[in-house]
Amino acid sequence: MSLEDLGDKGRRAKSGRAAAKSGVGAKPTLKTIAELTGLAVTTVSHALADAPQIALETRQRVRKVAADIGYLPDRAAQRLRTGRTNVISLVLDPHEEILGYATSMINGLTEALRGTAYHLVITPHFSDTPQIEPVRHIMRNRMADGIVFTRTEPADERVKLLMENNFPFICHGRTELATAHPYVDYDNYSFAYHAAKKLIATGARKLSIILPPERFTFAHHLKHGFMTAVREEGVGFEIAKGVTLDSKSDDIRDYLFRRMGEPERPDGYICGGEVSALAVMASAYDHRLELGRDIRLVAKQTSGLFDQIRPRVETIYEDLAEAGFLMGKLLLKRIAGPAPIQELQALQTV
Amino acid sequence: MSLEDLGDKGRRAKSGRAAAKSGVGAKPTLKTIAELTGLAVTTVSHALADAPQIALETRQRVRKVAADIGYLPDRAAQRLRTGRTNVISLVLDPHEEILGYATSMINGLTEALRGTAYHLVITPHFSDTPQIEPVRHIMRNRMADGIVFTRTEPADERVKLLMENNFPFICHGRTELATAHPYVDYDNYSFAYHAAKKLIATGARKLSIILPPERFTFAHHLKHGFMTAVREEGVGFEIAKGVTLDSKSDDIRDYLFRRMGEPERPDGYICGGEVSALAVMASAYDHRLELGRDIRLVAKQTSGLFDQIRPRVETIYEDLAEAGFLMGKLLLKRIAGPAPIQELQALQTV
DNA sequence: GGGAAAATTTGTAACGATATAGATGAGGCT
DNA sequence: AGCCTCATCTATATCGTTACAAATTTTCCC
Repeated sequence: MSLEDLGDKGRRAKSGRAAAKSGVGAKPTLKTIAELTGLAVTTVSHALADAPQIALETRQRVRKVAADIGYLPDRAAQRLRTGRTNVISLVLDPHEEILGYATSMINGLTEALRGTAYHLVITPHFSDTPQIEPVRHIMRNRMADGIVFTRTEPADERVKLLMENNFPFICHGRTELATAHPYVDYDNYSFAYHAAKKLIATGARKLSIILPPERFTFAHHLKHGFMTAVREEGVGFEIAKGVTLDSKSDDIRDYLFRRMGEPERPDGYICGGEVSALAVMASAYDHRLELGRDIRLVAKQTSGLFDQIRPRVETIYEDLAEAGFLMGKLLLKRIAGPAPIQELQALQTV
Repeated sequence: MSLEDLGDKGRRAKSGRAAAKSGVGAKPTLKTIAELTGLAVTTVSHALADAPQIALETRQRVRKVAADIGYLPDRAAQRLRTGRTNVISLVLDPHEEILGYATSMINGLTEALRGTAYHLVITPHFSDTPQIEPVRHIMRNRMADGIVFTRTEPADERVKLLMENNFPFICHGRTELATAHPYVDYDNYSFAYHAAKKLIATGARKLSIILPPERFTFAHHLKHGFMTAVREEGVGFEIAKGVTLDSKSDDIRDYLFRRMGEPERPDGYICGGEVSALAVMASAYDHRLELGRDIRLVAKQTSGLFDQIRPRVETIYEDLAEAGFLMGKLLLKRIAGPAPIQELQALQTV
């Protein structure tokens, strides 16, 4: 078997020279330290865990030796023995092409995990399987100590499952479930509300908003904020039909181009994504409509992209890297032990 | 200890009903299958490995039972025993803000790993430590069976180290080292060459190119392709000074804005990144220079972004998702065993 | 039917860590 | 001295898997 061969090959992989002071040779284990210090493996283990029943002086000595030879506990062994994986799983739908969305979040997560024993594993969720599958799989086979996922739904099955089993997780977005759960969310209600107000303040008379697919909770938040603002101001409005923020950008543009050529076209657009905002601009351009006069636009900004877009566009910022960072921190707190649920929730303000 | 509690909690996690046919209860192991079939654990292990010395009928029976109860080998145990981690490590610099660069690559990698036993782990490389650190760490502590990294340098230390130790890896970009190594690269020479030719063909008289930091190999490739074209055509040229593709986008724009206000400004720009292309457009806009007349531009396109940009920009496509996919496939091939080096190299054409 | 060869199955040890329970020795008290 | 307590350290078993060597059963041939 080639697999087997490879394992052995990996194991005996060593260069010509023997172990130098940095221990280039065989990987140090507890046994190595035990031999070096004359202690038992068990003692070394306890000493490194800073167990109080080991003499302080011994603990220090062991720690010194461990540091000197560059000992690192074997994750596989720890995992096998304790059941802890030291892994955080980020469930990602590779289909989501949302520009840099994942990258920012990964960066934030990475930063939150920095200095801990935790690793970040990307678990793909392919759209041809139910959304809950990867989560169930991770939980059932204990592939991770905690799960991060995005695009939460009002009655999210993943949340239910994980809550039922008391499995640590955090999601980007809220549910409408009765029981509270950990989350990090952006205040999309306020985003849409303020975006609408801004458009109206600059003269828009009929607003339009492109929403995410209806199944996501934040679609409702956006809609609610939008509706509240237009009702308060008594202006005309519509909700983009047939396209969502998840539609292919060309489809969004085609829709917008069509709509902009019809009578009673909206003159103010709210875009929850950068690409859809560009699609608005492209459609306006193709109709020779002038931005800021014929068509107004407020976009959600999640990257530095819009700093380079001309004409300048009114934007409201959502910090996805911070969201990732918060998710990481809160998840770690949850994994460390039960915590008051409020301490595991965060709402990013506009 | 709470950690321990957590482990145990996870372990005995079971709902009210006992194990149904899907085996909701205790996680099935080889032992479970052994009891169910009346075979020894060793036999089951061999059977699942499809060892020829186990009777075919037995193998089939074992496989059936395993499938029925949803058995999955314990990764930690396998890893401990065999030394194989079933992990591919993608070393990422979270500092790189290059829009969606990582996401596309991750998507491709994920796709390549689909259906295999391999997981993708993101290993961050924080810019405050030497580039080689994460690689050394992964290798020394066998955190992965293979490494993927990007932004290769002409005399890349990581390549040297990994080659010396015969550790499976693949990098995005080539080196100038004497010994061949696995890589996936995009033909940036041709990109720059063709971009320059296009600009000249549409009337540009003085070209400019914004290069990546000089330490990366692909900076040389771009420069070489660029220089070849301008020399062939005998047009004026310059190389952007003081800024690189890694500069903050505002800095790039500031540079361009300044340069566009000076005498003998270039009238044709080659941009190796989407953001820098937008910066060119923004600068031109701010100077009221018209694109296609006063300023020409050819950009590298790595996402659907430019489909929504107006005025339309001439682009040349680089498929990063495919690059990720290729990297995954080639790395897997390398991990499976030694292979002719040419079979582990891929050059994406423009 | 006896015995060797082939086919099939099994026991044991080990990977590196840790939970549990137990061992050792020093010192205090009567 | 004898007994007990406390502080410190240690032996054993175990997590789930697989390499290796060995045991068992079946098959085949004379």
